[in-house]
Amino acid sequence: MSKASAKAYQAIRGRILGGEFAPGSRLKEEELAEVCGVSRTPIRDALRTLAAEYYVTIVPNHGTFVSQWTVGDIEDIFNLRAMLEGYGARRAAERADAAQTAALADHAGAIQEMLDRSGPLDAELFLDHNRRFHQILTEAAGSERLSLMISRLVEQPVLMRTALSYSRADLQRSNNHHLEIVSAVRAGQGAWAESVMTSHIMAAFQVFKAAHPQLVADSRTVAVEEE
Amino acid sequence: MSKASAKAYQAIRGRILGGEFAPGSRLKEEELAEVCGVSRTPIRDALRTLAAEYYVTIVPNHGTFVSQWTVGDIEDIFNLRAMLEGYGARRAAERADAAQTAALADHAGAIQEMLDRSGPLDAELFLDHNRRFHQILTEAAGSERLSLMISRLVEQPVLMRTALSYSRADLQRSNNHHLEIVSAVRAGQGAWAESVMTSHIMAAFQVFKAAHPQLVADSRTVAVEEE
DNA sequence: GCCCATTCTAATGTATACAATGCAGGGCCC
DNA sequence: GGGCCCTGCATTGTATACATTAGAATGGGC
Repeated sequence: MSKASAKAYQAIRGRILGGEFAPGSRLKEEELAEVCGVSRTPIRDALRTLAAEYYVTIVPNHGTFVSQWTVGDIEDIFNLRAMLEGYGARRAAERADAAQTAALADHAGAIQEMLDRSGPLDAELFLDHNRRFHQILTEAAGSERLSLMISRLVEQPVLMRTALSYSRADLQRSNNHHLEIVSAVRAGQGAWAESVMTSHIMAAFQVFKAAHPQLVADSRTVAVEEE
Repeated sequence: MSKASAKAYQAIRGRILGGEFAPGSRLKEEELAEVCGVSRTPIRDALRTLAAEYYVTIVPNHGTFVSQWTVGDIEDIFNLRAMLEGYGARRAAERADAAQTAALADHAGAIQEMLDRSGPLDAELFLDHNRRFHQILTEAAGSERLSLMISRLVEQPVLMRTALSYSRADLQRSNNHHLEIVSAVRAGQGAWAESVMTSHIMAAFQVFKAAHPQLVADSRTVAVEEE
């Protein structure tokens, strides 16, 4: 995306994630244009992109609305991720090259080192290694479509930064999964990799639920700022 | 989408499906505008939508290109469909209401009647019932995101009209799946519905491969006009 | 007093003009 | 003579003005 479009995209997305634009609220193009300091054209561009990523819903001739998230939606997203990333892991195990395998091992190893050191760990650094690990694995799957579908799912507000609510034990289990996936990829065992990845995402869902107990009980709309 | 955007979308999509715009070729906005009889603005709109549906790839500041399809991509799409529609069927079985269940039974029944009558069958009518069946099932799954993901996948050139290459026996097996899914939905057995749906898509892939033997042997790019 | 039609308005959809970008070709300097 | 820069063109990106649409408010009729 080009300058103005990218600027608008970042600004709008940031405000949705920050809760400034509440779920269900209407986004008026002219207001956004003023806020972002660009004209309506790149705004419309950015909104189309955000719609592709499920952030907003565009109703023709009516307007653009910030997507609402129910508990069911969140469970849905984790299930979809479990399937798609599981499938990606299987394909990756069947076709990853040496460089990709080495990179995977590097990131898992780096996370392990962080865990082995005592004291508080750098959450941002952890998130970065984690992101890269999943990204390389997805790339190794060698499917443009799959990469797109997954990236459109995982960048969701309700999912990002989930790792911040992990306990030390949760983090260790999470990285055990990473390490096991590396083994599966090295062995070229697709089914193994898929299975571990599915566990990995399911475990993440469990942690998420534990961190948001009120979400399990009722089924009201989830405000993004709860993240 | 509104008039001009929809017109442009239909026109471009039709030309891609018809092979007039070859895979890999560059689409220039001004030419498209002339062809479609609208200005560049709705053209850009349509291209963004087509990009979300994987028809085209937009490279910022360089242009828009018709997506290329390799054999691996096609296998990929069938696998993704099998997973996503399988998951949808499971959810549908767990939550479909009486009206949806009845509608599913109606469409499967209508197809069965067509098959029971001798003589050639109306391919378009068959495709329509089939489409509606899958659509209702997806709706019954009650997940906006899932519906979107599936619809972005199944409308692909290489998948559409695959049913036209079905033999009578293939069609019967296909509808046996439909009927069995209805039973699973009636019984509220999610796992059963998922399993049958997975079979359903896998069988479709098999028929597709049989109808396109040259695709299995090599791995060259698939020209859309081969459809 | 209620309901329907009509008008009015605010927002989105579309067209066009202008700006910036990337690439290709040719000329200039080394 | 080869490499580099610089200019020109083709194309996409952006801004703004105009058209169209959907909803709301108001007025009239029943």
